[in-house]
Amino acid sequence: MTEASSRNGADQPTHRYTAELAQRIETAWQARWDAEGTFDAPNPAGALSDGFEAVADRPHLFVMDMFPYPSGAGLHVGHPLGYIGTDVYARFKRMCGFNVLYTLGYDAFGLPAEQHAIATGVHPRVNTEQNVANMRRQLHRLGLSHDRRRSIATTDEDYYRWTQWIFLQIFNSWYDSESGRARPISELEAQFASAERATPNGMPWAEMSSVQRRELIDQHRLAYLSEAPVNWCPGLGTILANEEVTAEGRSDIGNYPVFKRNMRQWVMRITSYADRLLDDLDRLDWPEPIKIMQRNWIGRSEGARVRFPSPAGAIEVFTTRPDTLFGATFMVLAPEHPLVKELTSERQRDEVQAYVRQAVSRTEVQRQEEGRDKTGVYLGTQATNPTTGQPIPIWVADYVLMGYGTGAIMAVPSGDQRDFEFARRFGLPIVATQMPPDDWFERHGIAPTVHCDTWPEAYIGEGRYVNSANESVSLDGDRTVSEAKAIINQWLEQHGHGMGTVTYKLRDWLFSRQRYWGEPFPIVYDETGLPIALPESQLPVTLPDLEDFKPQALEPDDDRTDPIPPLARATQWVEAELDLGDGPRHYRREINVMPQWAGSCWYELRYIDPVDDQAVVDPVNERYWMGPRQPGDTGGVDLYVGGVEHAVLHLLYARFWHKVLYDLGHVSSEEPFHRLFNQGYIQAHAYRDERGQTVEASEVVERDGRYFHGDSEVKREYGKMGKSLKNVVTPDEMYDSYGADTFRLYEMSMGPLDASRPWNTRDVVGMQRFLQRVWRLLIDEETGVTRVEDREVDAETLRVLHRTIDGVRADMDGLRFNTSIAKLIELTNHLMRSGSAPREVADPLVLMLAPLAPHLAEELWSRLGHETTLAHQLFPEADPAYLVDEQMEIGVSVNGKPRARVLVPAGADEAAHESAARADDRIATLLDGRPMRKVVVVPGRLVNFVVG
RNA sequence: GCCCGGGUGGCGGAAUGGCAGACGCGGACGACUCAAAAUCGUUUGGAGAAAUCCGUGCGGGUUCGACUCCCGCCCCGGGCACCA
Repeated sequence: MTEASSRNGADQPTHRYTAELAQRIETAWQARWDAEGTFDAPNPAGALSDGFEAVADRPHLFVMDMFPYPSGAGLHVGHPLGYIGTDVYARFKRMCGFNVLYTLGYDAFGLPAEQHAIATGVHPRVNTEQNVANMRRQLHRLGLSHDRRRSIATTDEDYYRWTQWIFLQIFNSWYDSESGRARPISELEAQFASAERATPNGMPWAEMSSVQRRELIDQHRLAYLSEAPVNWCPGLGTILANEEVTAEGRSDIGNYPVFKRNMRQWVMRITSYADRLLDDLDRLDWPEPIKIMQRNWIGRSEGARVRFPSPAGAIEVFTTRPDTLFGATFMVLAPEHPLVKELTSERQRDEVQAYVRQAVSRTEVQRQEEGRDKTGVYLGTQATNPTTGQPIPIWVADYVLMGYGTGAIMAVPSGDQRDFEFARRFGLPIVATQMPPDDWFERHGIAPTVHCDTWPEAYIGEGRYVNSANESVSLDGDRTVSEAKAIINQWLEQHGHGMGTVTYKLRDWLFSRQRYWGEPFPIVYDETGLPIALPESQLPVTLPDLEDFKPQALEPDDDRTDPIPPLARATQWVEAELDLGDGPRHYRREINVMPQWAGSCWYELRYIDPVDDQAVVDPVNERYWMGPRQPGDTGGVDLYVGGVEHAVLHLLYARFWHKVLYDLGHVSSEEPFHRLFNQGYIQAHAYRDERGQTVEASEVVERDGRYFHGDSEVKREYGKMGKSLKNVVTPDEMYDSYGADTFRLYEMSMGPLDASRPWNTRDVVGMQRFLQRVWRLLIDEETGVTRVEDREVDAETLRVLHRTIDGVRADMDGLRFNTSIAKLIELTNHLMRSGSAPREVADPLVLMLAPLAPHLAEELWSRLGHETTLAHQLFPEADPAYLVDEQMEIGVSVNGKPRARVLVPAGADEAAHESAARADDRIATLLDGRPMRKVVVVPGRLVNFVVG
């Protein structure tokens, strides 16, 4: 015992609700919940179905969090915000009679464990298991009501066996665009074999060699090998993410050169699902901003490919705005465009060559850094605008990138800001194709005109079409952009100048990593070098043990050799003798591993059936927990809570995998997560001294609005909680100083769950005081005796109680835990004024507190004489009789200014409202002698007199 | 530059278009204490002696009435970026 606590202990009442008592209560109840399996949710079928009959006719709910990466640093108080939120909700719903599936797993593959292993030589599994154990301990101490039988880690062999199994499902499928869904690859083979589907080069299936057949089929798989552009860093021996490459085109770590090159990689054909991923967003209960982000990421745009005749043949461009084609007054090629050389005139040769050389030597990042100053050079030749027949100059400029579209654009300066700036810079013509609305001109302070000389910028949007007609087509007049696109696309096709196309920003998903700590692919290669799927019976393909986990570093300038991933070192494992049905033969295993996303793409399914060794998930259990609730529903997890940083990648990848599994008939739900909720972040203040060094935030003191670390003044800033800012507060510190219930309550009371908020340890004590008041209300602090009275409750208290029940219920349902806490405090403060609690009020108070502060609530519930846990007690229901008052207090305003409050009987009519308002002395004085213009009466709310 | 959020007391925040500031922290005063801490009670947006006036980033608008709805701007946070 510390000095401080022993001193307090001596002076305080023996039975006060202190941190110490809270800890005793909390650990005792956690042990009991574990022993009794209080939060085990029965499945309808399989190993976890014990006790299902008892809940079979109840409603059910699947609540989950985005699972954590078990980092070595453990948790800080920012991490559990969402977990506490889901726990409160899960506990509340359980008390509303729901069978609730709620658990938490660990996303345990990934780079930090691997880097730790490289640095220390300790196997990543050892380190990962330690980290998982530590996080489990920290979270368990928080009292989360997880079904612990269902907690998985993505690194478990029993788990990644099924990750590999799903990979095989995807590998063994193709996307049938006729029916708009994935189908088994065998059905595609059958189509080729029966000649129902023609082979690309017309060669009959029967005459194709087995290698030719395999190559053809492999081109259609949803998981396929492809040359993909990557950032290759030979000095590190790995491929880097964009964010790991510096602006100078070198590696963040080690400062080695990085090369952009194509490399053979596993890729997933997510683009096949682009339209479904887009359309089904409309059927999901997700925050609108997240839907918008996904829509933007998928980036569907209807445009056209247009061919512009030129001296070197047709130049093909892609445009999203074919409706502005009449306004294309020049063309721009990327410096790398193959036709640049051919189209350059003799006179311009030197200038163009110099420009191209300079542009190509720059990284993409540098080209972007130049900001708004456009550069470019005229090639000296011209193409023809197919709509107007007019010659238009061809330029080369580095704002056009070879990697997008066709590497050439038609420039419509009146309708594209970059083209507009380029045209202004080089004095190129600008022709309007659409008339901006009047307010656009007004905003820019110019008179409406179709002549663009006065326009300060391009106009992008809807507008009456002008200058857009030739002998065979006219867009002129009022029509929407999409109508105009349809007309011009049809014209392009009819006249052989191009065709309408749909494009997406979304690209296929690069799925291989040159790492160690990830799922091995269930793939081997034979002498042809073509991939072969292992049969299900040979899963899991386990990771071989290694001593050294580093990828092999090469000469820093070697941009030709292929990467040598760590698994290449496991030569025994790589070179395998296997019987795949045609006798033992020699194969080479795939030495890449899957990305960290793989394990998180389907974990909701395994929560449902964590120990099933026959199937990824038993269809009966999947249908029960995730199946559509009504015809037309997508189905999916009822509530998925996590940070907004996963708005795009994780949520899109998981949706894609789920849809493949749906198409193949493995799940009944079309979407993994029906309702999504983004919790905010807990942020914290950090402090820097004069040298810009962060100092330990806990040692900083405030004096008169200034901050000091020791004697020196420090500057305060605000950011994410983390080691680098030295502002970490851990849950363990909170357990020690206040207990888990106070900590939970504080996090929930700080603000709405979806808002970010600053951590302030100083404020925590408020929630401890609240819990102390609840405790003191029911327990004598001196004797420890429970004091609850079987007496008549006064009418006012009943009204307060039932209003609280009504409000708290609604708040909990809407995840508004901050306001539900405020209501419970008000009820408690009301009861404290009379100094004691009648049983009729004590029981519901404790039950309402239970989701938020479950340990204290259980303890009080038990001391109130109840023998079983309150986890499944019914949440109190408000008696509507107490929700209506006999009298209503309404506001009285004069000219909109509140001037008085008066009482009117419940159900009073408008006239009664008005006369009650007029009867008030103050109001009468204010109205005296002034002409009445209008009287507004909102029954039960207010009366507003509008006077002259 | 574009997209998405958000600006309310000293601080975190509350408010179906209807009393702005619930609840908590902090502050002030008081009780208990030799004293302090802890706890409890009262009080606390600003100005003013008071009546009252002013107050939800700024400027307009709609409305009997705007923190809330509309238009324009400023600032902060997050994401994306010459994606045609």
